[in-house]
Amino acid sequence: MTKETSSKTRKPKRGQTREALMAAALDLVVKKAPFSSLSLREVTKRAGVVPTAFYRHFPDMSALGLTLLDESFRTLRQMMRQVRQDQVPGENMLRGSVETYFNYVRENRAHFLFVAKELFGGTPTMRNAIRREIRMFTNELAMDMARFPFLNHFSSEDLQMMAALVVNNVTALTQEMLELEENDEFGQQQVLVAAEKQLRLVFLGVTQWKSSPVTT
Amino acid sequence: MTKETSSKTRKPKRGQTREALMAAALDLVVKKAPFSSLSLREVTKRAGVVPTAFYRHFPDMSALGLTLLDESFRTLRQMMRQVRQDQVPGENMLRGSVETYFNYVRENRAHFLFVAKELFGGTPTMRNAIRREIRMFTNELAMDMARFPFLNHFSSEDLQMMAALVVNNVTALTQEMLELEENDEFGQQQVLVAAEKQLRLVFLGVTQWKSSPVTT
DNA sequence: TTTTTTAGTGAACAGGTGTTGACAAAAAAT
DNA sequence: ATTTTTTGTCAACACCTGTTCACTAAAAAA
Repeated sequence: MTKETSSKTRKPKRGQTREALMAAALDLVVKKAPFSSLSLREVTKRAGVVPTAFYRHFPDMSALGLTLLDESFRTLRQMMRQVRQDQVPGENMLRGSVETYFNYVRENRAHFLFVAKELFGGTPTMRNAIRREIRMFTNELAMDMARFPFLNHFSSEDLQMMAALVVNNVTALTQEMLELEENDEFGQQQVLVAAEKQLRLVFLGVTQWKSSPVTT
Repeated sequence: MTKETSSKTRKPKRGQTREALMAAALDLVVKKAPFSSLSLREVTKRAGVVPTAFYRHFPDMSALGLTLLDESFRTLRQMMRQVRQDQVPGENMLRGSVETYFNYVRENRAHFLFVAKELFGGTPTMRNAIRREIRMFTNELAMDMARFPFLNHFSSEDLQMMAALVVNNVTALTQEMLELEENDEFGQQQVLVAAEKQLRLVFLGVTQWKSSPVTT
């Protein structure tokens, strides 16, 4: 054979470059800057490839961003589904859900940080994608609530409002948790306890709620 | 008359350049990108001065950012103070406060957008400054609440938790409002109504709340 | 008035940016 | 074994970035 398999290994990389790019971007978001201010060259450098290799996998940075967003939400949705079906509507249902959720946040810190930063800092396209996803969660929660006997007499608007209230708070608490150092177990525990209390208070409010007739 | 205000004006600018720079940056944040991805040259261009003029007023971009942040919170604090002293603790106190607050948000859209984007997208310095400010609001609210007869039997921790709940939601609703078009009066009205309902529900919860003995 | 301080300009730098095009090795298809 | 497709490299481009320096008009101080 005329040519030997060159030993200097100029291009032995496999199809894993795409994932390397995504991992590099996520990494930079976590420890450096919001996604919108990452440069293509920066990402490729960290991924260990030459800048032009980027175009073999994504047309531009914003495409990478959307892919990352998709990845983040796919795993999140799958967790939510599991939380919901593991649920035995018992006494400490709330505590269990809260714990499961926040454990998941801790285990997927990078993805949550990415989403949190893009929620306001990102491009309109990205912001809309995220908001749509959150709205979906709110709707699902409202439907779940409607299945409980002591809740199903509420109008769907009221249920929607209550679900939004819960989601708003969980979102805020998630952001609070993300601001803590990764190893600050005490702080994280505190957030968890606060979350449980706040949600319990909300549900107390729900039990007292009386839908008011149409107001302007 | 020595000289009339020359019309060719090579350098007749007054001390208003500093403000022009701040206004330019704020403007760019509103209609283009998060502050962290603005360039110094971009800002000076919009302000109508040459890049190097920037250094006559700020050492770098991050200093401009902090000044902008300061400005945002100064006016916000002043409004909060006014809301609190205008308050006659009556029936529709809640509604009044909510309306005043959201009107203020509408009138200071740019500043709120700036803060919202920096809350997660900004540098650590900026994020900390914002969080400190929010924590301060929460504390003040907790103290205000402590003055009400039907609330002053709660532990300060419980009050803090309740105040945090309120602040979390108002923050989330503010962000929701900021996502709407500036002229979407209907949408804004909807957010306002939702805000009022959610807060009313929270206060219902508060009236039912019983501080649980120390749990782990 | 004269002097000093403030606040603008313009040219130039070293370096980072996205994107192109031509090329070649490896992997897959034939 | 041969061809084709995929996936990497390298060189080059035109542009934008932050920052420096020397220069000067205007405003303030003397």
